[in-house]
Amino acid sequence: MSETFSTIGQMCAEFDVTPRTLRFYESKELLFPVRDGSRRLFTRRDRARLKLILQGKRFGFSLEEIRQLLDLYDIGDQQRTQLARTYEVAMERLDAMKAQRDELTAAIGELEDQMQTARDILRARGVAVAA
Amino acid sequence: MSETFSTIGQMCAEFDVTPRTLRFYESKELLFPVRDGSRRLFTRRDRARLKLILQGKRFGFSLEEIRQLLDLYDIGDQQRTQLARTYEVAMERLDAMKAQRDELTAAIGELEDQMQTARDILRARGVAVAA
DNA sequence: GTGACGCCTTACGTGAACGTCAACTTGACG
DNA sequence: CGTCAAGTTGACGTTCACGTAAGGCGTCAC
Repeated sequence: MSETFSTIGQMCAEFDVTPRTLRFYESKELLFPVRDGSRRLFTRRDRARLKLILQGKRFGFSLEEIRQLLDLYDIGDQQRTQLARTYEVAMERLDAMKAQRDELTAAIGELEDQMQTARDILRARGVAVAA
Repeated sequence: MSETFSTIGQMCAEFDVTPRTLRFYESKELLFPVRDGSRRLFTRRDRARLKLILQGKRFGFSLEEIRQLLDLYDIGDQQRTQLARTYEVAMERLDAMKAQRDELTAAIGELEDQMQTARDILRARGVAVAA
């Protein structure tokens, strides 16, 4: 019950990324593993951040955008920083995400229409297709 | 009523992209402008495709993924090609889009929670924040 | 005819996000 | 003691999606 620290290898296995990726994220200040001599030890906090990083990437956010977003999740840690500014950034990002979701929903609908047309054509040609 | 062809400059103004971008998309076979001598003339079809390209980009799809998707919208044009295969590709892409939408929806919810927490903290410090 | 545009091709440059390779420690094991 | 796996730091290479000159052609206004 003290598996709180992970080596780079464990992290790679857990999240399916390469060591290079984790070192790269550290260099870009997205992760902050502590050191045991020269070796990196990733904390629970790093794991939480990495999860969010990978999620953000799937939404098309750049690492720099993700880095800004991540700061919001450290609010408990921030004491005297520019919290209000971070809040504003997050608000903008949230709006962008909602807009993206709406667009995506619309695009899904359009694509579904196209696929209905495609199904009709294929069936008219005698080709069996899945629903 | 024959504004069906556009020059590269008109396209750039209409879609807020650079000439380089349109030439690049042509080189990657995403667009197929006809030629008037050496000059490109973009058709209604190219405009429709470009709109989809730009939309796809906002969803984080690569140009290669978008190129595959675009084929589906040309189904009327395809006569003897591998339509069934294209249909399958589109089906996978559609599933990916739905998964992405679901993830995005979840992420929006989580971020909203975080921002609620942030609001509480800011207000406790006497900082006024928007809803 | 001579600019000034607008367009063309060719080709090298760039930033993001890593991949890859070399050379070196360091701890565990037989 | 050797060596082997797992880690380290550079440093250069790669892919994607264009940016950015450099130089040439056609045509329209003056």
